[in-house]
Order: sequence, then structure tokens, then C-alpha cells
Amino acid sequence: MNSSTSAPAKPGDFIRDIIDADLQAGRHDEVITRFPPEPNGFLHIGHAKSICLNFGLANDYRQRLPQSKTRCNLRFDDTDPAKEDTLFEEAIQADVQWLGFEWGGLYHASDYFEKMYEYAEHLISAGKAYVCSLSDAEIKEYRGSVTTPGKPSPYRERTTEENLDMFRRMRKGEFKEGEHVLRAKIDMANANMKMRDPLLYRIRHTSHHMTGDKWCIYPMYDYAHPISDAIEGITHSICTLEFENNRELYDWMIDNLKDYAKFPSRPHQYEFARLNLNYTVMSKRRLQELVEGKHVSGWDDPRLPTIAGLRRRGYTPESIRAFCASVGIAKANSTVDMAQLEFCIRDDLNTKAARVMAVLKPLKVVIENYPEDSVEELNAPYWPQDMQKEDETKRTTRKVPFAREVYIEEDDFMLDPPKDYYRLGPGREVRLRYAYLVTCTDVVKDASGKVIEVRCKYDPNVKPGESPPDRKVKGAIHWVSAKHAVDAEVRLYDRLLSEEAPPTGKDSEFINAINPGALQSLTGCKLEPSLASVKPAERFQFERQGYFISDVKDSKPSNLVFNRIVTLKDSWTRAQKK
RNA sequence: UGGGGCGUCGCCAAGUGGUAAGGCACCUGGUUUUGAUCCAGGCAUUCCGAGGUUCGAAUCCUUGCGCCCCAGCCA
Repeated sequence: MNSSTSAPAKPGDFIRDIIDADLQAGRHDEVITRFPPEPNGFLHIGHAKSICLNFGLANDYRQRLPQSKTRCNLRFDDTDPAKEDTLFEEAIQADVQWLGFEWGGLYHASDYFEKMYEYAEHLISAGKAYVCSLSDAEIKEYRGSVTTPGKPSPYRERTTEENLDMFRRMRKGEFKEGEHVLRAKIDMANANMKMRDPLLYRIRHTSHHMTGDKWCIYPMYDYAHPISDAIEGITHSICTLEFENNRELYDWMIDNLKDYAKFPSRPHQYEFARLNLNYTVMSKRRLQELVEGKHVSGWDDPRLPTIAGLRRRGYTPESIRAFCASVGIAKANSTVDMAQLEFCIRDDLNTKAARVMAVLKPLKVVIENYPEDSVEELNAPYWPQDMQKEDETKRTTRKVPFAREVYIEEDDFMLDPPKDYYRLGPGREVRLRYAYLVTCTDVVKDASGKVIEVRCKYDPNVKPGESPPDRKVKGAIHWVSAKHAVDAEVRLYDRLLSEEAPPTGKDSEFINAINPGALQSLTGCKLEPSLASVKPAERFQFERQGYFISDVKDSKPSNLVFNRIVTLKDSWTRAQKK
């Protein structure tokens, strides 16, 4: 039965336990979920967690149930016309697809506005809803507080006829915004504030991106959401922890409407903890502030944890899905370490990204005993030894030209290196990767004493790529032939914030926590010539440095631009800091 | 000082009365022409605290403590 080779042990979680029990007990014979974003911003990695859960559930149970009995809908929760936009909807759809998921149906809460209106009239007729004409300040006052009960609105006992008439006139547009609202008639003294006659409809003379000017009354989330779920036949309605208090109201709505509406399902709401990540910001408000305040280049700035930003940064959908699986689903508020996300992309790219050589901060090296005009085309494998074995396609090699003058990384030379530094220094020998062994014989300094050129001699007796049997040369550094190098701009990205947690409270204070080194743009970087023709969005490992991707927007063959996705794990510089 | 939730290793997270999974991080050693990868090993006598029940408790009971959410005509 269980013969799959590498099916990663799907971690169970309390939601899957509930669904299993529901199926077992016959409470449901389908698993229908939904991902319900409000189209008023871009999706971020926190949404990815919800997407992986909701779409993942549908995918998982497809193994057990008939195709027609499991799906995940994409539903835009577009009940607030002032904030929502089609532009966001398009971006959201692109993000969900890019993450690798397919929705069963694509809907809008606004698809159901007419039904919702009808159900509202039903509630009024049943004495379960009334038009309240208190001002917003009065409503707030009448609601009481968490420790004191509220008191009934003076409009609470309007007759059904009057309520119906008022509500119809609200729809017709006879009133100004704020003059009246429709409220559920529940219990103004309920210990759960959400149950104190919650608002169902408010007047908004604003056109809606989907329904235009058809409506001037719009349903509130607590009214629209359960109805939308029930109409779509959702079985398990999954949301985040802050909606726990809303669940009682969710159930109230469904229970008071189901006999009349004959919904195809009796959905239940379950809550899980949203994702928090350190060294970044996740709230819609903060992301928006970064974008609108021009602290970043846009919603897809590679420093942002938005799906669009991660995509442009070079993250793969697989790595994000692996990350979401690795953090699990639970009910405890938690903050995941950014290192866990970074591990996931390194782990994925390790087997996907070809190795190439690029010098980011060039230092010229002249090999004095190498012939002036000679050029050798050396063979360099795209993949490390151990990886070739597992995949035939990863046996490929390219030629890299070697000549008398090459560039090496500034950091790979030290004038007075410690003994455990096995790179280049006066009198020291290193291997130029895939090429020769060179020994530093001299340096050239500028007026300020800075080393601007390193003089070396190479050992002509050791063939390129070969190891001398007698000597142990510990260091192997990357290099690029000076006259063959291709210039490029390389954008070194790092964590958005320099602090683990952004300062809380005070609206804009987190702006001060932005890591000034989150983007460091380098020009005049020297790439091996094989990179001259890379197309946008191609990923590589620049050996010994990290994973990089050609920028999808700015990189052109004539003007190469690479983004650093993530550095390689680096135990050397970590040890240095101690 | 109401109601709803949550507290298991530095960070996530299994576990639901039978004697603390796993991942990340970290540490040690091996391999290595990436100080990468890979491989081997280490890393909670203890589960927020205190009592109690039991042969036996992270799991049950009592009682403290801490944190999150709810008083938008946002979602």
C-alpha cells in the first residue's frame, strides 16, 4: 500500500485530525476549503502558509475522496468597496498560481450580494435583525466594554414592517452614509462583544470594483463570510486566531439562515496561528507604509516578505512550500526564525542551481610567469562531484578562459593573515579553482597603502585542475579572467530589519529598524563569460558566495543585473566574529 | 476584576496516562579543488509554577503565573 519512495511524511495537524474525524463519523463526505483574501494588498509569506494549508488540504484529500468531493476555492472577500481593487486581484491570482496551486472555483463575496440581501430581509422578517439609527459614536457607547454589558439600542424594537421598509429604502439610496445600519438582534449583554447586536450592513455611497454602482449598502465581514462559505458548500472554513471570538457569530448566522437558505453544507470555522517571521514585517499596514513611503521600490521589492518580493528575490515556489510545511499548523502564537526560511531556499537551490564563478569585489592578480598572450580554455563542471552521480543532466561542464591577469575577491587576500586563513597572502599558495596553483610574490599599493594589485607566480608543473601529490593546498578561491570578464551589477540583499522584532506600537517607528545593509548594490562585478547571455530569472550559485538570480525586470544581456537570493552558509566569517 | 484562546530545548513542533519524535539553529569529528554540500555524533531526567490523584502524569484534578485576542459602520 505504502510504496511511495520519497513521500515526505505529511505532518499531521489538528485540522487534519478534525477532518479525519468528520469523514470517519460521516459528518461530511467532502472536503471543500477556500482561501479568502481581501483584494486590498499583496500576498505575503503569511498568506502562503494559509494557501498551503487550504489548497494543500484539498490536494491531500483528493487521494482519498472522489475528485468532485474536494476542492479549494479562491474567493475575494470584497465587502469594503473603498479599499479594494482589481489590480490586487490580478496580483493575488498570479501569486497563488506561482506557488503552484489551482483553485476549484474563483468567486467574489460580491457574487452573493443579492442572496445576502434576501437573507437579510429574512432575518428581519424573523425578528432577528433590525435597522438601527444610532450614530457610530452612540453605537460604540451602547456596546459597553469588555467588562461592562451593553444596553439595547432605542431602535431595537422597531416593527418588522418598519424595519423592512427602512432596509429597502437603505438599499434604494434614500439615506446618507452613517444614518442607519442593519444589525442582528442577539444580546447586548453577551460576554462575547461580537454578539452584542453586530452590524450586518452599512451604507456606502461608493462604487465597487465588481458591482459598480449597483449597491450602496454593503455587508460586513461577519455577515458575508459565513454566508459565502455556506453558499459555496465549504465544509471546513479555516482562518487565523484573531477570529476565534467571531466563531460564535459565524455559527449564529448559519444556524439562523440554514433552514431558509438550504445551504449545500454546514461549514464550521477552525482557527490556526498565523505566521510571524523575525527580521521582517508582515502586517498589511506596515508593508503598505514601506511601499507608499518609498522605503522600498514596490510591492515586489526583493527585501519584502511579499510573494512577489520573494519571487523577484529568487525564492522558488518549492522552497516556500517546504518552509510552510516545516513550520507546521498549531494554535500557539509563534515567531519563526528567518534562518528556517533561508535554510529552505538553500536546500532547494543546492540541487537546482549550477555553479559558476563571479567576482563581486575585484582585486587584480597578475601571474608574472604566465605567458602574456596565452589563453587556456579550462574545463569547469557546473556541479560538484557528488551531485553528478544522482542526475545525468548535472554532468555538464563549460569552458572558462584563463589568462595572465585575473580578478579575485578582495576578501580572498590578506596582507597579514592569521594562520588559519587559507586564502591568499604574501608568500602563500592557493588554488585558483579549476585552474592553477599560484603563490603571492608581491603586492602593489596605492598612495594610501591599499593593496590594488597582487603579483603571483604559478606552478607550471601542476596541470589545471590537478592536485600535487606532495603538497596540501588547503585554499581554493574563485577567479575570473580579466580580459574575458563580463561586467554586471549585483544587488546584495539581506534581512529587511536589523532587529529581530520591529518596535511595537508607535505607528511608524519600525521604519527606523530598517537594515541599511538590506540592499547593497555593487557595480563593476566581474562574471565569467559564460554568463554573458543569461536570460532574466535564471538562478546560479556564485561559488563560495551564495545563490543569485538575474533580475527579472532590470537584467539585460547588455546590462546584467543579479540579485543575491541568499548567502551560502559561512562558518568562516561566523568564526571570525567571535 | 467579563469572555475567548495559548503556554513542551535558543526558534518552530509532535505527543491526548506508560516513562519527551522531527526540523531549524548551535557544537564536535570525517569527506571535500565551494571554510558549501554530504556523512557520523552531540544537544529537554524534563514539559510555565505549586500541590494532588495514580504502580506510573507533559498528558487527569486543584490552584497560581505569564502571554495573545475581543469595545472598526476593517477583514
